[in-house]
Amino acid sequence: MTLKEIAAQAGVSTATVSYVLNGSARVSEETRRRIEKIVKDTGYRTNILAQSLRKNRTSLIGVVVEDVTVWHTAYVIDGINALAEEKGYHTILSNLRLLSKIESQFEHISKFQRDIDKAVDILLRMQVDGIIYVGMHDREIKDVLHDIDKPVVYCYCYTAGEGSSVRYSNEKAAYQMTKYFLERGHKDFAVIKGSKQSEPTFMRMRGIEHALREEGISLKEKNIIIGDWKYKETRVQVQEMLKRPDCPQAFIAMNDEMAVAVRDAAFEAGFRIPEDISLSGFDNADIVHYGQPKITTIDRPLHNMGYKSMELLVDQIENGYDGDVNITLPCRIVEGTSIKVMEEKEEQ
Amino acid sequence: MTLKEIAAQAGVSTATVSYVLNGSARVSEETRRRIEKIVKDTGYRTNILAQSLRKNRTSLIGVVVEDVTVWHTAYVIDGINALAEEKGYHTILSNLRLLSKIESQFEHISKFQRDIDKAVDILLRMQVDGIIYVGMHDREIKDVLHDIDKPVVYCYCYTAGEGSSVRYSNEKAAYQMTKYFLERGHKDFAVIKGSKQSEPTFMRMRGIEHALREEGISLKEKNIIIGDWKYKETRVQVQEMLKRPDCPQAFIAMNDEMAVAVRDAAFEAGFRIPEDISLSGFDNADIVHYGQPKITTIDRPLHNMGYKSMELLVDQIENGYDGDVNITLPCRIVEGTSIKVMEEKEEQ
DNA sequence: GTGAAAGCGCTAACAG
DNA sequence: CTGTTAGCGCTTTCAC
Repeated sequence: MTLKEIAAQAGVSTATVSYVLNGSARVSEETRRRIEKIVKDTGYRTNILAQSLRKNRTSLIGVVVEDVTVWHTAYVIDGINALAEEKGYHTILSNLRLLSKIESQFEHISKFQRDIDKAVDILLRMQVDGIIYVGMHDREIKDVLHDIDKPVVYCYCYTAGEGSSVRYSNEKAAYQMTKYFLERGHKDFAVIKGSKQSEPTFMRMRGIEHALREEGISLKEKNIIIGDWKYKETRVQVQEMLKRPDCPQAFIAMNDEMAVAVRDAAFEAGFRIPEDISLSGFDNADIVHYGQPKITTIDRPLHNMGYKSMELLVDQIENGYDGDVNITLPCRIVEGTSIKVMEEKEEQ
Repeated sequence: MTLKEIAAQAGVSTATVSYVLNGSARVSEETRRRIEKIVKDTGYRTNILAQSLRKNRTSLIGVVVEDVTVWHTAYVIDGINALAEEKGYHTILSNLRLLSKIESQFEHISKFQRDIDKAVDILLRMQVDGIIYVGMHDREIKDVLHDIDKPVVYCYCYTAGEGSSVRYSNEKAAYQMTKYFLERGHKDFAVIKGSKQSEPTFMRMRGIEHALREEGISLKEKNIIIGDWKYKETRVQVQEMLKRPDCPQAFIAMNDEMAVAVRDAAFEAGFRIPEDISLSGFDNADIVHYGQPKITTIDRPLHNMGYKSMELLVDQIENGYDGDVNITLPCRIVEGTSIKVMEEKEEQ
């Protein structure tokens, strides 16, 4: 069923049908009724392809994700969808599937960039109105998206060059968490870092050190463990640390998986949490919701990051480019019961 | 840059350009070269909208998901994408976001069906070649997709009426797991069920009972706990059960969250796993990978379900409808160290 | 109020 | 081998 056929059945021109469908011109009550009835009866559906071709506007947004199976991605997509629904946009998802690809072959950048180019090329051929690029790690991306004359927003990553972006602040979040410990009287810290090269590791470390410096506390080198984001590596090293007579008392882990490892190692060694050892995680992953005690952690604004990204993009599509906008959203501490309130604090 | 402009620059007709772009007709080596050079130099990109409009075929697949944030969804999407990439299709994602919607308002079916209809309507307007519907719970769906003259495949759910579907077998998986216990000499079972009305609960129970019946073992009513899929409910009830003198020894939990609850309750009560109590989970969720001992669980073929769904759909798109196909994929036991091998078994 | 007609960018007979 | 031409389904001036 096409608009033309509707017109024929109603005995009017295609223009008239188009007018009533879009309300783009005055049509007599009578003909409008007649046309609307036919539209309803026949179950006619506009061909958006034809419409978009003619209007040179698709209301389609290309969403390039580095990997859907990295769990934060789904929440970001959800946020994107939420605003898309409100604004009448639709998303076409391009999943680079980098997680499995990178594992199986080590040409990190080269093949990688090809995939991105190809994905973007196809989206552009589909005439998307704009593109959102969702990273799998929070990091700087050396302009992966080039020669695109459409609005682009980076989410869960950012670029040194051009392009708007939406992210959260690793540094601030870590600072916040460390403050949380300090306010409760903690002084003797251990930090479980992620992998050495990673940007989040670096930025979170900065936040921690910043907060400690403000209180005149310095972090001892031997109290820093590189857990590489993983359970096993962390557990083994923490076991060793707990044997030391000068073992620290407040553990800041840079993700929840490592925090759980600390908890397990502590129990194994006969320490109680939070009585003997205090502990925090990062990410608000599922795992912190099980086991005792609940680990205090950081919740990243995933949904909102997607939402804001889409907001930026839509604004640029509808109102034109007006300079890059870089948004950093705040994180939130999710309180568990893994951090003790020290008596000494009150006495000071 | 349009095909017409390319033609003008090359001094040929649009037809010729189209021929070289699609290889749809013989073109002299010389003009081909000339055209290809211009295409490359100008960075020309086909307008897929126009192309699809003309060909009446988009290579676009509509993927309707009940909720992206339900974690299995991402893996199913990943599987869909994998085949899509191979076959040259693209997916447009429609996220119903049912999880949050259902929680905030209780008009379960009514508003719900409206959302689906709207989502499908839009996909159809976009001229997708077919639709995959991805459920958030494995269950029967009372034909939510009607009046669609395009191929449809249900994934992670199925319909009593028409429509192809791809799922896994709850019953077989539970049977398999129970067999696994039996083969290791276990006889005294407890079952932690999911919520009462749920179909997976029902089917998994059938699988368990089937396996037990084969060995002439009957499950005592008082050894069945309704954990409602949740940690807390389960933990409390298991604590009670463990106090009984006739407390069972092999615990089959219908999901991993409840299995973790059993583990925690057991440790708390001074039982060792697997020495005193054996335990299995279901779903292969992240959480089973932490803590000790690793819980033996069931891995669902999520990626493959997406992949197969797409395979069915593409087949129907390219070769026409040839009856509904309903595929049930097998699950896989992921061995942890939570199930003891009983001595008695050897003696028998 | 309504219609005729041009055209969005592309493909595919059909001719030559 | 290459060009002419007629649309795919829709919107939108510009007339009347």
